[in-house]
Amino acid sequence: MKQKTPTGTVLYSIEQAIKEYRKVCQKNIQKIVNDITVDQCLVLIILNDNEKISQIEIAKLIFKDNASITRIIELMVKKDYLTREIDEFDKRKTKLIITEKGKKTVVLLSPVFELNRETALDGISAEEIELLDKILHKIISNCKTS
Amino acid sequence: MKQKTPTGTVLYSIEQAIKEYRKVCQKNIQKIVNDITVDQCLVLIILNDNEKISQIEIAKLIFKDNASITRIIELMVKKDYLTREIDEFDKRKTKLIITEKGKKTVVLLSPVFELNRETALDGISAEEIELLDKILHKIISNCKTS
DNA sequence: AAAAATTATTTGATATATCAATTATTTATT
DNA sequence: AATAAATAATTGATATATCAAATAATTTTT
Repeated sequence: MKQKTPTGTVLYSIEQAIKEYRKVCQKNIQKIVNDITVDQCLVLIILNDNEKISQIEIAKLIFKDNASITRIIELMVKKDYLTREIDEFDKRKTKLIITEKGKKTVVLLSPVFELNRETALDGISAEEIELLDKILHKIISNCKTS
Repeated sequence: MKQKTPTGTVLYSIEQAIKEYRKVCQKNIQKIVNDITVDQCLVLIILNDNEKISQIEIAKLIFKDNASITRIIELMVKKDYLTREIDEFDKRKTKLIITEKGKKTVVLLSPVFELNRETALDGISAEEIELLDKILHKIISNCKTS
């Protein structure tokens, strides 16, 4: 039976799913490295794959605000995962450089992300995942164009 | 082609979907009432349906931490949406009471939640929604039992 | 009944989210 | 070239997320 309250709708299943997934991620990450968050780790992995990426591009990739990225990176610099330099070709931009500690962390944590995904998607078929993705993108586009 | 980076996976579609949905919600709410957030509004609607609910139960319903609920309610009391009393039968609990302003707000905003859902789920069939919900709950249970 | 365990809420600390405004730089327009 | 518009990043303010610890009240155990 359909509930009238917002909480009973599929949109809250989406909310719940992502929250539970984030908990699993954080838990698995902290087994290996204990001073890093899921988001910081994501930034690290993205930077590792693409050294020249700007903060704004990182923000878009992980669906975050520029302001959030600034602060996430600030903390990562403090914790010696990254250093920052001004981009010489466009002085508005910053060049983000992974430190040795950062590089080691990527190596340690990349497999954890693999594990997280496998944990979350266990027993769900490739077709189901594809369908899930398709419906979610429909929702995303509905919201964006509203 | 499947990406190896975490960002390319369906789990990030989930994240993106819920973020876009929340933006739509906030936007539609603020057209009508401009000093309330999505979460505060949810608490209001839940309380309106069930006067005797405790903070912990509210927290569970909307997948939030108890600490978050305490602070959300604090702000709602400050803004005169709620008042708080100690529960006489169990003095650990608080009794939350919707004010007149709160009641008016529920009346104003309940239809907005309906609209938000319709906006997000537009063009998605009942079968697809059911399937979406089923897969999401599989993910939720995978994460919970991991 | 006293001690121990459980429960509901709060508080502190830190991280992230969101919006608006600001700064610095670059690009486009006139 | 000077002005205006656009872009990248930062900062401030406020809300929420999360964990751990603390309070206070209630239940269970002994």
